[in-house]
This record gives sequence, structure tokens and C-alpha cells, in this order.
Amino acid sequence: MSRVNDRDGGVSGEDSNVLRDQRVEKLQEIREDGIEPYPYNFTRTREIADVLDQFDGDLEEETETHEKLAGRMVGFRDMGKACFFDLKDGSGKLQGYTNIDLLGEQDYELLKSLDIGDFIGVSGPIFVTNRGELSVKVKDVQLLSKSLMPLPEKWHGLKDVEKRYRQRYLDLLVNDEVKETFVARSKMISSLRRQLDDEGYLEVETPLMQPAAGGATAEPFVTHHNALEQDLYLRIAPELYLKRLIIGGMERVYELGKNFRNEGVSTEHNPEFTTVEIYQAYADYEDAMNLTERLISRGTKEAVGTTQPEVNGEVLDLRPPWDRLSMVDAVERATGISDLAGKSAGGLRDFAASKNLDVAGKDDFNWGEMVEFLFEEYVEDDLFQPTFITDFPTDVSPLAKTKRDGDRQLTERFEVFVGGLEVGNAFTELNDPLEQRERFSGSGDKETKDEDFLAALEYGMPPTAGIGIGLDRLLMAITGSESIREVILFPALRRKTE
RNA sequence: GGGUCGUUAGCUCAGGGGCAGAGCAUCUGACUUUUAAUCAGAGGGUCGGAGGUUCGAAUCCUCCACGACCCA
Repeated sequence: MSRVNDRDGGVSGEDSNVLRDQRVEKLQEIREDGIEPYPYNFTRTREIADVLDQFDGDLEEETETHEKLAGRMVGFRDMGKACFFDLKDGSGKLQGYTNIDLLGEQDYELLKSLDIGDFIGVSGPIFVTNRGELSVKVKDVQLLSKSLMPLPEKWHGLKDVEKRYRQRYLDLLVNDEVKETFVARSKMISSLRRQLDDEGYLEVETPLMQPAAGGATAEPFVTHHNALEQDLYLRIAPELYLKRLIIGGMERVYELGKNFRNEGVSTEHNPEFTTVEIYQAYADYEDAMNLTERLISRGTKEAVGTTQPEVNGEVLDLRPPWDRLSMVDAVERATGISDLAGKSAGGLRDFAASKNLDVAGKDDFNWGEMVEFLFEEYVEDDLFQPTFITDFPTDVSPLAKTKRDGDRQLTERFEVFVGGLEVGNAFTELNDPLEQRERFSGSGDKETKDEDFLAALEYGMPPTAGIGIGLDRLLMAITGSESIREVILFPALRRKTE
């Protein structure tokens, strides 16, 4: 066992402050007393939440059995020869009580010398104090891990947003609702997996590093493979690979994972984000809407406990069925324009300009792009209750099949909005290889043409529905988070230099 | 990329030309059922960084870094 040296070696990277110095000194003293401050294990009899569940509100006398509990000491109330402290483990928080008679002088002095943030293991019966608080009467205590840095303050917590993101462990430790958000995220993800597995979808993994970044319109990150001597792109969407699997006869597949887009960072955009994409052969976008409703409503119930969460003072009602409204109807209703389908792109641009919308750089927008623009300006933010916006313009939907009624201007595509956020995008997949080739070309440089995918399509793809759901946005919507950073454990931040 | 605001003790924050402050946390002492324990005392600062103005700058000016929000 090595002694901690005096801090005279100029160890770089360590913050030097008095509070830390005091704790390092205590650490030395503890070792000198023959106590190992970083022991290897501690066997608990149960977790704190378990104790609370069983005894809270109905315990007359102290239990006969002793519980062994472990956690961080997050509060300490010293009464001289007796003391109270708060013990927090991953499941909850319980008060500990002890005194010099219960512990003996030596262990009692040790306990009193410990710091907030230290991990300890305790054992003793469960009882209720005079003031009615369920507590553990500590007859034995053991230091499990010494902490050197003081935790943020107990009452005000950690508020500094930058610090919360850079040191998320402190945020999780001190701000209980933050942990709840990420527990909800985890439950949502496992719920989606469970539902998809139960309905016979196969979870698959496709390349994160792709020779051509297709399946969406976005700037990719570029990396380089040395041995292959070629650039690779981090995927912006798994779409084109999942469709190859449909072609290969895997009739129901999904992939839950990250995508990467080399674009701006904002309250709704993180450079890496999580989606689940689902493909089903012999299905269309009506089926996709039904599946989307099922997945999200049940996922929300399992994540936050209800299909009608209250979000920023308003009840978000996710019980199916959800509103379905075509984009053209939505835009006509919101703008007062009639016969939108018959208007020219120029006419729509003039309309937007007359409403003082910024049309700079939109001179070459086609009809579909203008309709989408008007939709974003006039409709999108107001879609609080879950809504399917259907039948997107063909101009902005190069991978979707046009309407079955013969209208070539529109596709069987929908986006789903929850809490004013776009959380999903789906369509009846275009499976005509020759038309797909044309539509890639028609989209100019905006959509990456993937020759290998086009070749695959020529072998024949069955009628197929595909859905993509953005999990970060969905979590924002159901937890009422104002920023995507509140639902991503370690959001992208600029490197901080000293 | 542009605009606005922010960065002061471990944490939460006051202070906006004249001695660096408070609460909690920490340290010392008292207290054997407290709970934001209480009481008495003490220590703790590169005021984000670099320049400038001034007799004097945390405070005013310029640039830079990081962050938040809005816009693109």
C-alpha cells in the first residue's frame, strides 16, 4: 500500500484548493490509523428504496433484523455524542442515526471525521425517530470510498448549466429530476425494443461508417480509413442499408442507434443523436402511422408512467388515434391560401414575402420546397398534441412513393409532431428502381446518390413502409425539456482550454 | 456566422470606479432523536483570460475563451 505523497510534486491537472487539501490530509490520517479508505467490496442486504417500500409509514418498533446498506453520505447533522446523516444509494435516500454508545468511541470518531460525498457501508436495525423519520440505527460503519472533492451545495444544488453538462455526474448526483429524465430515456428505449421484438421485428446493425452518406439531406462527418485508403462518412441515417435488408428478405427490421450530422448545434440539434428506424415489407404509410401511435403511446407510458403527461402546464394526450392532416390542408388552413396545389413556386414566394417572411436565398425553391417552408413557418410550432402531417410534396421527398391516386406532386409520406417538435418521419418506400434513380438526380446535390443502393433496388424490393423516430426529440416532448441537451447525458460542447 | 445576456469562495448568488461580500459547505469548540439541526468562533479569492483608460478597475473600454437564449 502506498502512502499519498505531500502535494509538492507539482502534479498537473489537479485543482488545488483548501477543501481538497483538507480531505487529502484526512485520507492520510485514516490510512495511518490502519483503515483502508478504498476497500474492495461490501455486501448489501438490500437497497434503500426497498427499505422505504417495506417500512415507510408503518413501523412500530425497530426491526429485529439488521440491514446492511451502502451509499454516499450526502448530509451530516452532528449533535455531539449522537449524529444523524443522510445516506443515498442509486435507489433512494435514508437517514442514518447513531451515537457513541452504539458505535464505540473509535468508530464514532471515524464517522464524525468523514466528509459529505464519502461512500460508507452501515448496518443496523430500521426504526422510526421521535420526529417520525424512518432511519437506520447504525451499529457498525465502514468507509467504502473517500471522496476528495466537495459536492455541490445541498440546498441550491448545481445550477450552472455549463458545469451541469461538463460534469454530468455531479448533475445526476445532486439534481434528482435530471436522473429521472435519463431513467425515462432508458425506459423508453427498452420499451421500444420490447414492443418491436414482440411484434416480430429483428434488431439489426448496419454501418456507422459508410462510403457514401445517404438516406437524408445533411452534411456528414468525414473520416479516413488508412488501410483501405479511402474516406468514410459517419452515417446521417441508416435508411439505405435497412432497405437493402428488406431486399434481402428480412421482412421486418429495425435499428436503434446513433446518427451523425455535421451541422449547427442548437436547442434542437446535437451532432450525434439517436433514432430508431423501422422497415416492414408489404406495409404502407397507413400501417406506419398505426405502428408509430402504438410505439410512442406505450413507450411514453412505460417511460413516464402515463400516456397523458403534463408538459409545461398542458396535458399532452398520446392516446391513439392521433390527428391526421395533410400538409396541403394544414398550410391552406393556416395561411388562408386556397388551391395550394395549383399555385406556382413564384406565387408562393410572393405570398411569403408579402407576409414579411425571409425569402432570401429561396429564389430557386420549387413548389414543394415552398410548401414545406410555409408549413414550417405557419404550422409546425403549433402542433402540440400528437399529429400526423401527411402527403409531403414529392419535391422534398426523394425516397417516398408518390400517392397511389396518381397525384405525382405528393407522396405517401408523413411526419409526426409531438409537443411542437418533429419526432418522426415515415413513408411508403419508393421501390421503383428507375424512378428512384430519376428522383435522386432531380434532387440535385441535396440527396447523395448511392449507386450501390440503386443496384440493390434493381433486384426488386417488395412494397415497404419505413419509419424513423428521433428519440432525443421524443424525450424532449414527453418530459417538457426546453433543450436537447437536457435529454442527452453528454451533449456536445466546445473544448474548454485552460 | 450575427445579436443579447452571462462568467466573483467548493456551491448558490450580491456588489457596476475607492478595504473582496452573504448564505450553505469547510475548520475549531459545545450539544446522546436531529432533519436546510442549533449556538460560539475561524479559515478560504488569478473577481474567466490578456491588454487599455484612470491617482485608483471585480466595476469603464477593446480583444479573446467558454456558456445560455434568439436569429440565420
